[in-house]
Amino acid sequence: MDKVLKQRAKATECAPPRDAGPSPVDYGPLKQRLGYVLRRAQVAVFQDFFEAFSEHDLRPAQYSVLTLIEHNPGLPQGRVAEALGIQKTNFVAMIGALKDRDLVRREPSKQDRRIHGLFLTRKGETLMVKLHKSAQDHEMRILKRIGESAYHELFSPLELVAFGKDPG
Amino acid sequence: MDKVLKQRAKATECAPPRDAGPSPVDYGPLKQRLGYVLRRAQVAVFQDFFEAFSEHDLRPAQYSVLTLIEHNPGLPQGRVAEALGIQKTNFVAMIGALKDRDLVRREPSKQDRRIHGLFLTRKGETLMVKLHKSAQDHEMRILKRIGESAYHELFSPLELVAFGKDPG
DNA sequence: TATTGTTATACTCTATAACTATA
DNA sequence: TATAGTTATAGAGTATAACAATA
Repeated sequence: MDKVLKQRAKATECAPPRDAGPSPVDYGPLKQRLGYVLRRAQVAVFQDFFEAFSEHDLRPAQYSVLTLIEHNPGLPQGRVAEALGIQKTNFVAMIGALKDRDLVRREPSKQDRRIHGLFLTRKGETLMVKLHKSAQDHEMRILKRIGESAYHELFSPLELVAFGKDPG
Repeated sequence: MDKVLKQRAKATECAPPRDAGPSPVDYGPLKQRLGYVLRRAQVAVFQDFFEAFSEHDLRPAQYSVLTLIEHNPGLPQGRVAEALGIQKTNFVAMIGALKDRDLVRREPSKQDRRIHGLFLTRKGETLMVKLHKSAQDHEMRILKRIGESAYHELFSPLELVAFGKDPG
């Protein structure tokens, strides 16, 4: 970090030779690959999210699970997993962890005892208020970082890529 | 899959009750979370990429490594890793795999024998032609899926998110 | 026989600490 | 002492097969 500053200073001293620092890397066609730029962008956003949510000891996927249950109380476990693109087999441990923390409750259906509906506990509902606040703060940081117009331009085409349809 | 078609047919039969299939899931604020939509979009794009590159037995990250080496022959291992956002410690095995397949060559610098420059082998260079073609076909599939305008709208704001600066 | 949820398992990705060889 | 690269390891994330309980 300090090294960059030193190099800048040096370049200012010996003005003419525009050789400031190591030669930049040529990304070739990489930045024309949607998958690559998408991946790097996702990692950058998750990094901020992750730091913001470390105080709650929650990962992005856990926030998405809790949010879906909050808005669809009683939805069968399998349908929650499916809606989030998580395989049911990997979803078992996720729900287990949230249940162990007393954030989520599982209730077997009386009509079909194979089905286990998911609900937030009181503690879970209370926590969601804080989580949504943290999430909104996080969104605003990203917005400030890239500018309002860039931020708002992203959602519509991204949903098209992700879900194959417009925002709806 | 067939189930959806059956439900559609049934809904068409008993026209009035607009109850076609299970009630849709409410995503709540999730689709207003840039990280969530970004993640789902990235997964969707990688899925197509992954299928397209399975014929070459290459993963997305490996394609990015080969492309960077192709455009920066001799670049030290650590700088390749850094440019791609990969930790040097995890990069060792990646390069090892590509070297074992005779796609990449490592050449110790004569000025500083700690540094190992990376180069494509002949075989690697030959392969890149096919890889770039597969990658371009993949891009065109995504473009067709979401439309030209949505596709082109994405790059500039995504680069801002990912790298903190405009396309440049 | 099909569906919901489960266990076991394996492979990839990512992160940290400690090491080597060079400088 | 600092840097480039390495090893070992542990934790997530993701994928498949096989199973129990229920319908």
